[in-house]
Amino acid sequence: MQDQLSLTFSALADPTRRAILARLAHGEASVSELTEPFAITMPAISRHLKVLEAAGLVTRGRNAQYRPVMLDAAPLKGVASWVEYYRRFWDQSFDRMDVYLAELQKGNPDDRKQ
Amino acid sequence: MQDQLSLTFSALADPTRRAILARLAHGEASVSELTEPFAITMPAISRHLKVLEAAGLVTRGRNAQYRPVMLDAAPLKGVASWVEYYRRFWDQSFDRMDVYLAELQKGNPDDRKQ
DNA sequence: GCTGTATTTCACAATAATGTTAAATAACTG
DNA sequence: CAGTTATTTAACATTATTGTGAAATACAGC
Repeated sequence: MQDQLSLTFSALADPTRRAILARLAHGEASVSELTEPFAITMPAISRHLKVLEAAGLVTRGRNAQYRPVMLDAAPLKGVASWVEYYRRFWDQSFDRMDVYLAELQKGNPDDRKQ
Repeated sequence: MQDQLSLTFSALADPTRRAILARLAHGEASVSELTEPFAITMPAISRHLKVLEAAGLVTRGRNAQYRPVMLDAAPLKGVASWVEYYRRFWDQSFDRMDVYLAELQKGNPDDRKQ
């Protein structure tokens, strides 16, 4: 595991970590708050956070004895563009392929970004 | 690792497996053909294929002594819709948030599918 | 049936991932 | 500074992952 994309996919491969990200979508949280919904101990969550941080998916702050965790979705751009390449393979109707390409051509610039 | 999404992300976390998928985007291939570009042995590739198959990302056929491998991108729908939820967090311009939501509201139905 | 080609399974080794409990560190609070 | 709260690190156990070489299986063709 070395490249950014592998690091990202690997971090996302765990349901606990995805749940943490989902929680952080509602705003930053402390480690205790993130631990609360799960049946595992705080050190385990702490290590999940380390994995997420290494993947660049969260950043940490400091607020007194708290270490607030915030979402950083930037690495997901890479995932989105990786998966976008394969969209044509699950759009079952080949007739829509040209529509899709046209969409991509003139559409929302964000779709192509990165 | 149990749920489909974890299975999919986990399968995608390896660069060799992603390279295999990229190769299969050009059409089905035999195990030998898939092994050729890599510095690892065929048994190793065979196991990567097993991982991809368990994730539903490839299907296998039989053609004489060959076991052709084909791409099945269906599980990537789940990845696309999972990541789509987080798009708003990497679209740096908050001004575009309403545009994005409007897009989602009226836009291509495929964007919301699954 | 024997031989060659393609692929998988076996037995094994090395390393990574995930969780636990106990101890250490950081910072607030009186 | 002593005590309390929040979090991380250490030491360890368990299980997964990934790779190897050797043997087994599947099929084709003579």
